[in-house]
Amino acid sequence: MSRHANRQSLSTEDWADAALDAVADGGIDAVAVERIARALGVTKGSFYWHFNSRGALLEAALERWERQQTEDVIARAEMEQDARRRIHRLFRGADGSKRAGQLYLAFAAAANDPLVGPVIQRVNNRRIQFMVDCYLAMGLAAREARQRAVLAYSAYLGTLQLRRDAPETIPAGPEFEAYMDYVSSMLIPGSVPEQVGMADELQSG
Amino acid sequence: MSRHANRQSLSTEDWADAALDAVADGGIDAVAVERIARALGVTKGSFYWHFNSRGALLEAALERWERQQTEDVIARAEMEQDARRRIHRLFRGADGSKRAGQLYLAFAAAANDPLVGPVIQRVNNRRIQFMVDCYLAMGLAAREARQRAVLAYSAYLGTLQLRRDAPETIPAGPEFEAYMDYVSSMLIPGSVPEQVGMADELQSG
DNA sequence: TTTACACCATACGGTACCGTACGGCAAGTG
DNA sequence: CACTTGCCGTACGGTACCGTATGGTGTAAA
Repeated sequence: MSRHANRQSLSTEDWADAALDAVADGGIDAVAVERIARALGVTKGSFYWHFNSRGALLEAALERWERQQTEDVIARAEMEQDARRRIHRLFRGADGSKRAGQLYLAFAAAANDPLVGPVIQRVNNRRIQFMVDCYLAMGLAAREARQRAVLAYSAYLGTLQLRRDAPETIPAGPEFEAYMDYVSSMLIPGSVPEQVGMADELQSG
Repeated sequence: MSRHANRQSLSTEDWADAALDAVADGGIDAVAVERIARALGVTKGSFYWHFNSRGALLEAALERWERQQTEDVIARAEMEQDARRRIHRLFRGADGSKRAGQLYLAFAAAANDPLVGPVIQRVNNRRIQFMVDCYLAMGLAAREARQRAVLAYSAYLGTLQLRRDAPETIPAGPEFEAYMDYVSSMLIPGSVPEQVGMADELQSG
Protein backbone atom coordinates (compact mmCIF):
# COMPACT_ATOMS: atom_id res chain seq x y z
CA MET A 1 0.00 0.00 0.00
CA SER A 2 0.96 3.63 -0.22
CA ARG A 3 1.24 3.81 3.55
CA HIS A 4 4.00 1.26 3.59
CA ALA A 5 6.30 3.67 1.84
CA ASN A 6 6.00 6.26 4.60
CA ARG A 7 5.67 4.29 7.79
CA GLN A 8 5.76 0.68 8.89
CA SER A 9 2.86 0.74 11.27
CA LEU A 10 0.58 3.04 13.19
CA SER A 11 0.78 3.85 16.88
CA THR A 12 -1.97 4.81 19.27
CA GLU A 13 -0.61 8.37 19.20
CA ASP A 14 -1.12 8.49 15.45
CA TRP A 15 -4.73 7.53 15.97
CA ALA A 16 -5.21 10.06 18.74
CA ASP A 17 -3.74 12.83 16.61
CA ALA A 18 -5.96 11.88 13.70
CA ALA A 19 -8.93 11.92 16.06
CA LEU A 20 -8.02 15.43 17.20
CA ASP A 21 -7.78 16.53 13.58
CA ALA A 22 -11.24 15.11 13.02
CA VAL A 23 -12.60 16.90 16.08
CA ALA A 24 -11.05 20.19 15.00
CA ASP A 25 -12.96 20.41 11.78
CA GLY A 26 -15.90 18.09 12.19
CA GLY A 27 -16.86 18.13 15.82
CA ILE A 28 -16.87 15.17 18.14
CA ASP A 29 -19.15 13.19 15.87
CA ALA A 30 -16.38 13.16 13.30
CA VAL A 31 -14.55 10.74 15.57
CA ALA A 32 -15.79 7.79 13.57
CA VAL A 33 -13.68 4.67 13.36
CA GLU A 34 -14.04 3.88 9.69
CA ARG A 35 -13.71 7.51 8.63
CA ILE A 36 -10.48 8.10 10.53
CA ALA A 37 -9.20 4.75 9.33
CA ARG A 38 -9.77 5.91 5.75
CA ALA A 39 -7.95 9.15 6.50
CA LEU A 40 -5.00 7.11 7.77
CA GLY A 41 -5.10 4.77 4.81
CA VAL A 42 -6.10 1.67 6.76
CA THR A 43 -9.28 -0.12 7.79
CA LYS A 44 -11.14 -0.85 11.00
CA GLY A 45 -9.10 -3.98 11.44
CA SER A 46 -6.14 -1.80 12.35
CA PHE A 47 -8.13 0.34 14.75
CA TYR A 48 -9.55 -2.46 16.83
CA TRP A 49 -6.11 -3.88 17.26
CA HIS A 50 -4.93 -0.65 18.95
CA PHE A 51 -8.17 0.24 20.77
CA ASN A 52 -11.05 -1.59 22.34
CA SER A 53 -13.74 0.83 21.30
CA ARG A 54 -14.46 4.25 19.88
CA GLY A 55 -14.73 5.56 23.43
CA ALA A 56 -11.15 4.49 24.10
CA LEU A 57 -10.00 6.55 21.11
CA LEU A 58 -11.96 9.53 22.33
CA GLU A 59 -10.41 9.13 25.76
CA ALA A 60 -6.94 9.01 24.26
CA ALA A 61 -7.63 12.13 22.20
CA LEU A 62 -9.03 13.96 25.21
CA GLU A 63 -6.07 12.98 27.36
CA ARG A 64 -3.68 14.16 24.68
CA TRP A 65 -5.58 17.43 24.29
CA GLU A 66 -5.73 18.12 28.01
CA ARG A 67 -2.05 17.41 28.43
CA GLN A 68 -0.87 19.68 25.65
CA GLN A 69 -3.38 22.27 26.84
CA THR A 70 -1.80 22.14 30.28
CA GLU A 71 1.69 22.34 28.85
CA ASP A 72 0.55 25.31 26.85
CA VAL A 73 -0.60 27.14 29.95
CA ILE A 74 2.59 26.33 31.81
CA ALA A 75 4.69 27.41 28.87
CA ARG A 76 2.78 30.65 28.69
CA ALA A 77 3.34 31.22 32.38
CA GLU A 78 7.04 30.57 32.25
CA MET A 79 7.57 32.62 29.15
CA GLU A 80 6.50 35.89 30.69
CA GLN A 81 7.61 37.09 34.08
CA ASP A 82 5.29 40.07 34.11
CA ALA A 83 1.74 39.05 35.01
CA ARG A 84 0.28 41.88 32.97
CA ARG A 85 2.02 40.76 29.81
CA ARG A 86 0.98 37.16 30.54
CA ILE A 87 -2.69 38.06 30.27
CA HIS A 88 -2.09 40.18 27.24
CA ARG A 89 -0.42 37.21 25.61
CA LEU A 90 -3.36 34.99 26.50
CA PHE A 91 -5.73 37.25 24.63
CA ARG A 92 -3.50 37.28 21.62
CA GLY A 93 -3.72 33.51 21.74
CA ALA A 94 -7.35 33.85 20.75
CA ASP A 95 -6.10 35.22 17.47
CA GLY A 96 -3.10 33.01 16.90
CA SER A 97 -3.86 29.33 17.16
CA LYS A 98 -7.02 28.73 15.23
CA ARG A 99 -6.90 25.01 15.76
CA ALA A 100 -6.76 25.35 19.54
CA GLY A 101 -9.95 27.38 19.47
CA GLN A 102 -11.68 24.91 17.20
CA LEU A 103 -10.71 22.06 19.47
CA TYR A 104 -12.01 23.77 22.58
CA LEU A 105 -15.28 24.79 20.98
CA ALA A 106 -15.80 21.33 19.56
CA PHE A 107 -15.18 19.62 22.88
CA ALA A 108 -17.20 22.17 24.80
CA ALA A 109 -20.13 21.60 22.47
CA ALA A 110 -20.10 17.98 23.61
CA ALA A 111 -19.75 18.78 27.29
CA ASN A 112 -22.75 16.63 28.16
CA ASP A 113 -20.83 13.60 26.96
CA PRO A 114 -19.70 11.71 30.08
CA LEU A 115 -16.19 11.36 28.66
CA VAL A 116 -15.82 14.98 27.59
CA GLY A 117 -17.51 16.81 30.45
CA PRO A 118 -14.96 16.25 33.22
CA VAL A 119 -12.06 17.12 30.93
CA ILE A 120 -13.30 20.49 29.74
CA GLN A 121 -14.32 21.20 33.31
CA ARG A 122 -10.76 20.64 34.46
CA VAL A 123 -9.38 22.67 31.58
CA ASN A 124 -11.66 25.58 32.37
CA ASN A 125 -10.83 25.49 36.06
CA ARG A 126 -7.13 25.39 35.35
CA ARG A 127 -7.23 28.29 32.92
CA ILE A 128 -9.35 30.44 35.18
CA GLN A 129 -7.08 29.64 38.09
CA PHE A 130 -4.15 30.69 35.93
CA MET A 131 -5.75 34.07 35.34
CA VAL A 132 -6.70 34.44 38.99
CA ASP A 133 -3.07 33.92 39.89
CA CYS A 134 -2.03 36.52 37.36
CA TYR A 135 -4.37 39.07 38.86
CA LEU A 136 -3.29 38.17 42.37
CA ALA A 137 0.30 38.69 41.31
CA MET A 138 -0.71 42.15 40.16
CA GLY A 139 -1.84 42.95 43.65
CA LEU A 140 -5.59 42.59 43.32
CA ALA A 141 -7.62 41.38 46.27
CA ALA A 142 -8.84 37.78 46.16
CA ARG A 143 -12.44 38.69 45.42
CA GLU A 144 -11.79 41.12 42.61
CA ALA A 145 -9.08 38.87 41.19
CA ARG A 146 -11.60 36.09 40.79
CA GLN A 147 -14.28 38.38 39.40
CA ARG A 148 -11.92 39.86 36.88
CA ALA A 149 -10.54 36.46 35.89
CA VAL A 150 -14.00 35.06 35.24
CA LEU A 151 -14.93 38.11 33.21
CA ALA A 152 -11.70 38.05 31.24
CA TYR A 153 -11.98 34.34 30.53
CA SER A 154 -15.60 34.75 29.49
CA ALA A 155 -14.54 37.45 27.08
CA TYR A 156 -11.84 35.12 25.81
CA LEU A 157 -14.30 32.30 25.16
CA GLY A 158 -16.75 34.67 23.53
CA THR A 159 -14.06 36.02 21.27
CA LEU A 160 -13.21 32.47 20.27
CA GLN A 161 -16.81 31.90 19.36
CA LEU A 162 -17.23 35.17 17.49
CA ARG A 163 -14.12 34.51 15.45
CA ARG A 164 -15.68 31.27 14.32
CA ASP A 165 -19.33 32.24 13.92
CA ALA A 166 -19.21 35.90 12.93
CA PRO A 167 -15.68 36.90 12.02
CA GLU A 168 -16.79 40.10 10.33
CA THR A 169 -17.99 41.55 13.63
CA ILE A 170 -14.49 41.55 15.08
CA PRO A 171 -12.35 44.43 13.89
CA ALA A 172 -9.86 43.21 11.32
CA GLY A 173 -6.39 44.28 10.23
CA PRO A 174 -4.96 47.31 12.02
CA GLU A 175 -8.28 47.84 13.78
CA PHE A 176 -7.78 44.50 15.45
CA GLU A 177 -4.64 45.74 17.15
CA ALA A 178 -6.50 48.73 18.50
CA TYR A 179 -9.30 46.48 19.69
CA MET A 180 -6.87 44.22 21.48
CA ASP A 181 -5.30 47.19 23.20
CA TYR A 182 -8.76 48.33 24.17
CA VAL A 183 -9.61 44.93 25.65
CA SER A 184 -6.37 44.92 27.55
CA SER A 185 -7.07 48.35 28.91
CA MET A 186 -10.46 47.19 30.13
CA LEU A 187 -9.40 43.94 31.72
CA ILE A 188 -5.88 44.60 32.93
CA PRO A 189 -5.88 46.74 36.06
CA GLY A 190 -3.52 49.48 37.09
CA SER A 191 -4.71 52.02 34.60
CA VAL A 192 -7.85 54.04 33.94
CA PRO A 193 -9.50 52.96 30.67
CA GLU A 194 -9.67 56.41 29.07
CA GLN A 195 -6.08 57.16 29.89
CA VAL A 196 -4.92 53.86 28.48
CA GLY A 197 -7.02 54.35 25.42
CA MET A 198 -5.47 57.71 24.71
CA ALA A 199 -2.02 56.38 25.41
CA ASP A 200 -2.65 53.63 22.89
CA GLU A 201 -3.87 56.12 20.35
CA LEU A 202 -0.65 58.04 20.74
CA GLN A 203 1.46 54.93 20.42
CA SER A 204 -0.28 53.40 17.45
CA GLY A 205 -0.84 56.65 15.58
CA MET B 1 -54.42 6.91 19.82
CA SER B 2 -53.57 8.92 22.90
CA ARG B 3 -52.83 11.95 20.77
CA HIS B 4 -56.32 12.02 19.39
CA ALA B 5 -57.63 12.92 22.80
CA ASN B 6 -55.55 16.07 22.97
CA ARG B 7 -55.38 17.33 19.43
CA GLN B 8 -56.87 16.40 16.08
CA SER B 9 -53.76 16.83 13.98
CA LEU B 10 -50.29 18.31 14.02
CA SER B 11 -49.22 21.51 12.35
CA THR B 12 -45.85 22.47 10.98
CA GLU B 13 -45.42 24.77 13.98
CA ASP B 14 -45.82 21.83 16.31
CA TRP B 15 -43.02 20.06 14.48
CA ALA B 16 -40.81 23.14 14.53
CA ASP B 17 -41.33 23.59 18.25
CA ALA B 18 -40.54 19.94 18.90
CA ALA B 19 -37.42 20.33 16.80
CA LEU B 20 -36.32 23.31 18.89
CA ASP B 21 -36.89 21.29 22.05
CA ALA B 22 -34.71 18.57 20.58
CA VAL B 23 -32.00 21.07 19.69
CA ALA B 24 -32.09 22.59 23.17
CA ASP B 25 -31.11 19.41 24.93
CA GLY B 26 -29.53 17.23 22.30
CA GLY B 27 -27.86 19.53 19.83
CA ILE B 28 -28.63 19.76 16.17
CA ASP B 29 -28.13 16.05 15.62
CA ALA B 30 -31.13 15.43 17.83
CA VAL B 31 -33.27 16.77 15.00
CA ALA B 32 -34.01 13.27 13.78
CA VAL B 33 -37.28 12.58 12.05
CA GLU B 34 -38.21 9.32 13.70
CA ARG B 35 -37.10 10.45 17.14
CA ILE B 36 -39.16 13.63 17.08
CA ALA B 37 -42.06 11.72 15.63
CA ARG B 38 -41.90 9.37 18.61
CA ALA B 39 -41.82 12.36 20.95
CA LEU B 40 -44.95 13.68 19.26
CA GLY B 41 -46.65 10.31 19.36
CA VAL B 42 -46.74 9.78 15.61
CA THR B 43 -44.57 8.17 12.94
CA LYS B 44 -42.56 9.32 9.95
CA GLY B 45 -45.64 9.07 7.80
CA SER B 46 -46.93 12.19 9.48
CA PHE B 47 -43.68 14.06 9.13
CA TYR B 48 -43.24 13.59 5.42
CA TRP B 49 -46.73 14.86 4.90
CA HIS B 50 -45.84 18.24 6.46
CA PHE B 51 -42.23 18.48 5.28
CA ASN B 52 -40.21 17.40 2.30
CA SER B 53 -37.06 16.56 4.18
CA ARG B 54 -35.23 16.83 7.47
CA GLY B 55 -33.57 19.97 6.16
CA ALA B 56 -36.96 21.59 5.73
CA LEU B 57 -37.74 20.93 9.38
CA LEU B 58 -34.40 22.37 10.41
CA GLU B 59 -35.09 25.43 8.29
CA ALA B 60 -38.48 25.89 9.91
CA ALA B 61 -36.97 25.57 13.38
CA LEU B 62 -34.22 28.03 12.53
CA GLU B 63 -36.67 30.52 11.10
CA ARG B 64 -38.83 30.24 14.19
CA TRP B 65 -35.82 30.65 16.45
CA GLU B 66 -34.48 33.67 14.59
CA ARG B 67 -37.86 35.34 14.60
CA GLN B 68 -38.50 34.94 18.32
CA GLN B 69 -34.89 35.91 18.93
CA THR B 70 -35.47 39.12 17.00
CA GLU B 71 -38.71 39.80 18.80
CA ASP B 72 -36.86 39.25 22.03
CA VAL B 73 -34.30 41.89 21.18
CA ILE B 74 -36.95 44.36 20.08
CA ALA B 75 -38.99 43.72 23.20
CA ARG B 76 -35.93 44.28 25.31
CA ALA B 77 -35.24 47.52 23.50
CA GLU B 78 -38.75 48.86 23.91
CA MET B 79 -39.02 47.80 27.51
CA GLU B 80 -36.24 50.05 28.74
CA GLN B 81 -35.86 53.65 27.72
CA ASP B 82 -32.50 54.05 29.42
CA ALA B 83 -29.72 52.59 27.31
CA ARG B 84 -27.67 51.82 30.38
CA ARG B 85 -30.36 49.69 31.93
CA ARG B 86 -30.95 47.97 28.58
CA ILE B 87 -27.47 46.53 28.61
CA HIS B 88 -27.73 45.62 32.24
CA ARG B 89 -30.88 43.72 31.44
CA LEU B 90 -29.17 41.93 28.58
CA PHE B 91 -26.53 40.58 30.90
CA ARG B 92 -29.13 39.40 33.35
CA GLY B 93 -30.64 37.52 30.44
CA ALA B 94 -27.59 35.28 30.48
CA ASP B 95 -28.77 34.11 33.86
CA GLY B 96 -32.51 34.02 33.28
CA SER B 97 -33.50 32.02 30.24
CA LYS B 98 -31.52 28.83 30.30
CA ARG B 99 -33.23 27.46 27.23
CA ALA B 100 -32.28 30.47 25.10
CA GLY B 101 -28.65 29.93 25.93
CA GLN B 102 -28.83 26.24 25.15
CA LEU B 103 -30.43 26.98 21.82
CA TYR B 104 -27.82 29.51 20.83
CA LEU B 105 -24.91 27.30 21.87
CA ALA B 106 -26.38 24.31 20.08
CA PHE B 107 -26.91 26.22 16.86
CA ALA B 108 -23.56 27.95 17.09
CA ALA B 109 -21.88 24.59 17.49
CA ALA B 110 -23.28 23.67 14.08
CA ALA B 111 -22.34 26.95 12.43
CA ASN B 112 -20.54 25.15 9.62
CA ASP B 113 -23.85 23.67 8.55
CA PRO B 114 -24.95 25.60 5.45
CA LEU B 115 -28.46 25.99 6.84
CA VAL B 116 -27.38 27.14 10.28
CA GLY B 117 -24.41 29.36 9.47
CA PRO B 118 -26.20 32.31 7.87
CA VAL B 119 -28.83 32.40 10.60
CA ILE B 120 -26.52 32.60 13.58
CA GLN B 121 -24.46 35.09 11.62
CA ARG B 122 -27.50 37.33 11.27
CA VAL B 123 -28.43 36.84 14.90
CA ASN B 124 -24.97 37.79 16.06
CA ASN B 125 -24.86 40.85 13.85
CA ARG B 126 -28.25 41.98 15.05
CA ARG B 127 -27.41 41.58 18.71
CA ILE B 128 -24.08 43.33 18.40
CA GLN B 129 -25.71 46.12 16.47
CA PHE B 130 -28.24 46.42 19.27
CA MET B 131 -25.48 46.90 21.78
CA VAL B 132 -23.64 49.32 19.55
CA ASP B 133 -26.79 51.42 19.40
CA CYS B 134 -27.07 51.30 23.17
CA TYR B 135 -23.55 52.59 23.60
CA LEU B 136 -24.07 55.24 20.96
CA ALA B 137 -27.16 56.38 22.81
CA MET B 138 -25.00 56.75 25.88
CA GLY B 139 -22.83 59.20 24.03
CA LEU B 140 -19.86 57.04 23.12
CA ALA B 141 -18.00 57.68 19.90
CA ALA B 142 -18.62 55.28 17.04
CA ARG B 143 -15.30 53.55 17.34
CA GLU B 144 -15.39 52.94 21.05
CA ALA B 145 -19.07 52.03 20.91
CA ARG B 146 -18.27 49.21 18.53
CA GLN B 147 -15.24 48.06 20.49
CA ARG B 148 -17.19 48.02 23.72
CA ALA B 149 -20.14 46.26 22.14
CA VAL B 150 -17.96 43.49 20.74
CA LEU B 151 -16.24 43.06 24.07
CA ALA B 152 -19.50 43.07 25.99
CA TYR B 153 -21.12 40.58 23.63
CA SER B 154 -18.07 38.36 23.78
CA ALA B 155 -18.30 38.38 27.55
CA TYR B 156 -21.98 37.53 27.23
CA LEU B 157 -21.30 34.54 25.00
CA GLY B 158 -18.48 33.37 27.22
CA THR B 159 -20.71 33.58 30.27
CA LEU B 160 -23.29 31.50 28.47
CA GLN B 161 -20.68 28.88 27.80
CA LEU B 162 -19.23 28.91 31.30
CA ARG B 163 -22.65 28.51 32.82
CA ARG B 164 -23.08 25.38 30.78
CA ASP B 165 -19.59 23.86 30.91
CA ALA B 166 -18.20 24.97 34.27
CA PRO B 167 -20.99 26.41 36.40
CA GLU B 168 -18.94 26.22 39.56
CA THR B 169 -16.50 28.82 38.29
CA ILE B 170 -19.16 31.51 38.18
CA PRO B 171 -19.94 33.03 41.56
CA ALA B 172 -23.24 31.68 42.87
CA GLY B 173 -25.97 33.02 45.11
CA PRO B 174 -25.38 36.49 46.55
CA GLU B 175 -21.89 36.49 45.07
CA PHE B 176 -23.47 36.31 41.65
CA GLU B 177 -25.23 39.63 42.19
CA ALA B 178 -21.94 41.21 43.16
CA TYR B 179 -20.30 39.71 40.10
CA MET B 180 -23.03 41.05 37.84
CA ASP B 181 -22.62 44.51 39.31
CA TYR B 182 -18.92 44.19 38.74
CA VAL B 183 -19.42 43.23 35.11
CA SER B 184 -21.79 46.13 34.63
CA SER B 185 -19.30 48.50 36.16
CA MET B 186 -16.65 47.28 33.76
CA LEU B 187 -18.70 47.37 30.59
CA ILE B 188 -21.16 50.19 31.14
CA PRO B 189 -19.46 53.55 30.91
CA GLY B 190 -20.06 56.74 32.80
CA SER B 191 -20.44 55.40 36.28
CA VAL B 192 -18.33 54.34 39.20
CA PRO B 193 -18.92 50.64 39.95
CA GLU B 194 -20.22 51.03 43.47
CA GLN B 195 -22.80 53.61 42.48
CA VAL B 196 -24.40 51.45 39.82
CA GLY B 197 -24.54 48.46 42.08
CA MET B 198 -26.23 50.38 44.88
CA ALA B 199 -28.69 52.01 42.52
CA ASP B 200 -29.84 48.61 41.31
CA GLU B 201 -30.13 47.28 44.80
CA LEU B 202 -32.33 50.18 45.77
CA GLN B 203 -34.62 49.82 42.78
CA SER B 204 -35.03 46.09 42.91
CA GLY B 205 -35.39 45.87 46.70
C1' DT C 1 13.01 -22.96 7.61
C1' DT C 2 9.73 -22.93 10.73
C1' DT C 3 7.38 -20.56 14.22
C1' DA C 4 5.52 -16.67 16.58
C1' DC C 5 3.68 -12.27 16.79
C1' DA C 6 2.52 -7.59 15.47
C1' DC C 7 -0.36 -5.47 12.32
C1' DC C 8 -3.96 -5.24 9.17
C1' DA C 9 -7.95 -6.69 5.61
C1' DT C 10 -12.36 -8.79 4.86
C1' DA C 11 -16.74 -10.17 5.98
C1' DC C 12 -20.57 -10.21 8.93
C1' DG C 13 -24.51 -8.82 12.20
C1' DG C 14 -26.75 -5.14 14.41
C1' DT C 15 -28.56 -0.20 15.09
C1' DA C 16 -30.10 4.43 13.87
C1' DC C 17 -30.77 7.24 10.55
C1' DC C 18 -33.11 9.27 5.78
C1' DG C 19 -36.39 9.05 2.21
C1' DT C 20 -40.08 6.60 -0.72
C1' DA C 21 -44.14 3.83 -1.80
C1' DC C 22 -48.35 2.73 -0.63
C1' DG C 23 -52.26 1.54 1.95
C1' DG C 24 -55.91 3.01 5.51
C1' DC C 25 -59.11 5.85 7.87
C1' DA C 26 -61.96 9.69 9.19
C1' DA C 27 -64.19 14.01 7.91
C1' DG C 28 -66.09 16.64 4.74
C1' DT C 29 -68.62 17.35 -0.05
C1' DG C 30 -71.15 16.45 -4.14
C1' DC D 1 -74.03 7.10 -0.84
C1' DA D 2 -69.89 7.67 -3.55
C1' DC D 3 -65.80 10.14 -3.67
C1' DT D 4 -62.21 13.24 -2.61
C1' DT D 5 -58.73 14.88 0.63
C1' DG D 6 -56.09 15.66 4.75
C1' DC D 7 -53.47 13.03 7.88
C1' DC D 8 -51.10 9.15 9.29
C1' DG D 9 -49.18 4.03 9.74
C1' DT D 10 -46.42 0.31 7.65
C1' DA D 11 -43.02 -1.55 4.95
C1' DC D 12 -39.06 -1.23 2.25
C1' DG D 13 -34.29 0.11 0.35
C1' DG D 14 -30.21 2.54 1.24
C1' DT D 15 -26.31 4.64 4.05
C1' DA D 16 -23.18 5.29 7.91
C1' DC D 17 -22.06 3.89 11.96
C1' DC D 18 -20.16 0.25 15.88
C1' DG D 19 -18.18 -3.99 17.19
C1' DT D 20 -16.75 -9.09 16.28
C1' DA D 21 -14.69 -12.96 14.02
C1' DT D 22 -11.39 -14.65 11.32
C1' DG D 23 -7.99 -14.93 8.05
C1' DG D 24 -3.72 -13.03 5.80
C1' DT D 25 1.05 -10.96 5.54
C1' DG D 26 5.40 -9.34 6.76
C1' DT D 27 9.30 -9.46 10.03
C1' DA D 28 12.12 -11.39 13.35
C1' DA D 29 13.46 -14.70 16.41
C1' DA D 30 14.28 -19.84 17.31
